[in-house]
Amino acid sequence: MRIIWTKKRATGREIVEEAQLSHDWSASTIKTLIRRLTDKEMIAVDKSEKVFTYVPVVAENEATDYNANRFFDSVCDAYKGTLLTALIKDEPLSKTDIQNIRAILDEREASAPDQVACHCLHEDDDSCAMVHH
Amino acid sequence: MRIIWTKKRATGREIVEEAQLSHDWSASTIKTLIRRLTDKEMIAVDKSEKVFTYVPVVAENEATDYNANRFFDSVCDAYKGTLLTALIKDEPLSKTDIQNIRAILDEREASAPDQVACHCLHEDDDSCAMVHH
DNA sequence: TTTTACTGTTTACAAATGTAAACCATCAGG
DNA sequence: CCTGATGGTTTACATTTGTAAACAGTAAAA
Repeated sequence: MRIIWTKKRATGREIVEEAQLSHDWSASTIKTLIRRLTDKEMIAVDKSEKVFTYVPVVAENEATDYNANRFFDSVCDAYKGTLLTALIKDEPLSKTDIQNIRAILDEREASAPDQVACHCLHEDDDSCAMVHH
Repeated sequence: MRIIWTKKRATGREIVEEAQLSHDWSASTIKTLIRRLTDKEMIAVDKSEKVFTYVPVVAENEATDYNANRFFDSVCDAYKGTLLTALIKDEPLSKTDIQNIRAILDEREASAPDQVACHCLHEDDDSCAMVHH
């Protein structure tokens, strides 16, 4: 949805055109989305020109980090490793990324546990299906 | 929400009790949630006993993988590496996870690009804020 | 057996979201 | 000056979500 402008700044028309390249939405629909995002103060409107431009209020990386953390909070601790392994396998990475990640792994290895405990429930339940390493 | 039973199978009362440990919800609210999940066929009801038990229809790992992929699809390619690096840094990992990840990194390194291109827009826009390595 | 707990089902209602038509202002053409 | 395109604002309506009270069936307690 909002990914399109989180990138930079764009006029209404630019947003509509770009959005329609990937979604089968009417212009009205997109305008509504823009309005709701401004209402929610996720984007701001620059009305200094006759044709308005919209700029992001929250930076993409901040929003992304936030959502990523919220998502991981919803995942069973015991499964996070497996999940991250799969992501590392499939998502695009640059050489630098790989280097950085390796450095972190090296740092963490010493203190890493053999098994990560699941904390899904309150009365810690060892029979969690996710603890299968 | 549904994390609680994705774990295994539980009776209504168990779900309500467990849910109330982490959320300030009334029993009614939780029952509604259960109903909506069954409507949506994410959990199934075993009515063979007088007290029903609820079992997951979709496995937690499948749902989690699915959501993780959907989330990553919404992230700028050029930022995925940074994001994964941060996650690797903060999320719990076992020694085995670390080993596995390292193995994958080794495999990928040769073919990894120096820079990952952003594909947020259609007319590829090089000025994407996320391309900052 | 009458009452009381439990447990599950219905109904309720506001807010958010998905989707879009209708409307209004204004500037460029005719 | 009237007209139409273009961009922005209002209104609209169905569905989903958040939150929960009210109700009904039944088994246990009194």
